[in-house]
Amino acid sequence: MPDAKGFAAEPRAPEPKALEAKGLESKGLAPAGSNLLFLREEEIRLAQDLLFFAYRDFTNAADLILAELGLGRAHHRALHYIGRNPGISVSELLAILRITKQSLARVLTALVEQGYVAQSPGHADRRQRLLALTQAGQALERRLFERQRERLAAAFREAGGAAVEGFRRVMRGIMDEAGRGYVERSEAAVREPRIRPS
Amino acid sequence: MPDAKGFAAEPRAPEPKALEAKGLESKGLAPAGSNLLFLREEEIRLAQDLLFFAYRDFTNAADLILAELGLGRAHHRALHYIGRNPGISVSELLAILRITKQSLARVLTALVEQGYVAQSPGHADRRQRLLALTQAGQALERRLFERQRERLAAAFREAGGAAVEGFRRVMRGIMDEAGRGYVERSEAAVREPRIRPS
DNA sequence: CCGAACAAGTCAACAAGACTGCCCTAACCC
DNA sequence: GGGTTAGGGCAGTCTTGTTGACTTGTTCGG
Repeated sequence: MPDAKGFAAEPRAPEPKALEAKGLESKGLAPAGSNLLFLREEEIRLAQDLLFFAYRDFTNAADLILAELGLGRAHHRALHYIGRNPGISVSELLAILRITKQSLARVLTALVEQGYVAQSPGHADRRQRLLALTQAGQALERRLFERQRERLAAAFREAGGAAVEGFRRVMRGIMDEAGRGYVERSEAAVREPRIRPS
Repeated sequence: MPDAKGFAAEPRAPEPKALEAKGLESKGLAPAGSNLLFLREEEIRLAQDLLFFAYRDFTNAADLILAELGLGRAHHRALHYIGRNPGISVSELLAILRITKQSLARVLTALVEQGYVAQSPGHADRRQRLLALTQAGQALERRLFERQRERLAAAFREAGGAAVEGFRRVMRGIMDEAGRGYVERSEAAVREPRIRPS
């Protein structure tokens, strides 16, 4: 097996892959001035790389624990959003995750069987099965959370508060309307931490 | 099918899911002062949401075109990194994508058969098959790129240059060493655009 | 109060994309 | 010449997504 360690190790310096700017001249280096604010192609392509690497390594962080328990990322996502929205209905969860009923059912069945998630009939509408984490579910979700927290906290610390605010603004802009609405409710809590509990 | 439009529509306002802060008091609201810089738990959880939604919607942007051609996201990733590193070897590409040989082989075989990627034996080491996009491959990659560009450019425009710089700093911090090294070479080009081509 | 609409669960079947383990060929290099 | 490396290939598995059709309760409007 190729050792897989070193794609970034070698600076790829002396012979940088022909370095061709052939074909697509459209990157264009801008009409002379207009440095900042101008969205050059390379800036966008870099962002593609950033999203790919950051998301991959971020999700990887919890995989060890999940693998031990025979669970997958889909289970983690469900745990996360149930934990964040205790008492959420199945269809609300489906709308957040944007997967089909069957995809969720498989995951949810496993989580309920293993005692991580509890279902209770809805108060107003008894057709609903409201979902919440059990004690075990909260404990597991916390273990998983801690792994990802380490990564994010380190990145936030290095980057500084202003950068984090910029990160949030850009990420909000990338996602579509629905997600933006969901996330805005959480963002309010972060921005104005004066709503302390009792 | 549940209409899937509205998970963000209802403000979930009047009865916010029992709102339990039970069990895990560790979110702790901080020792009185220390507002900025302090990494509160909610800040991290919000970032989890941002990563999930932004990455999902970002990748979705190109799916329509891919589906028409019977290709998947794995093909897109390969096209992207071959386009960005013309003449890359198979093992270098494997190290970037961090998938197994077989996973890449399936995707690569399809791309070569359909005329999007060309292979040529390595100059120094003839065991290598150096990869590059054909004309058709460049055209397809560009179509896919444009879709994602729209999203990212809009987000960057709304957020402003400073936010974009913060976004990059945070994303770089989230990914691990290997990816950081790879990305740094691209970042140099973005930050100092004075290396204009001839 | 009845029938349509809805929430949720279920079955069967399928596809993409990742994985493992093993083996092969050709080329490189000591 | 022999061990290592680059790449390819085969066989089988797993997770997570998909579709479509059907059932069982429950709600709600006419």
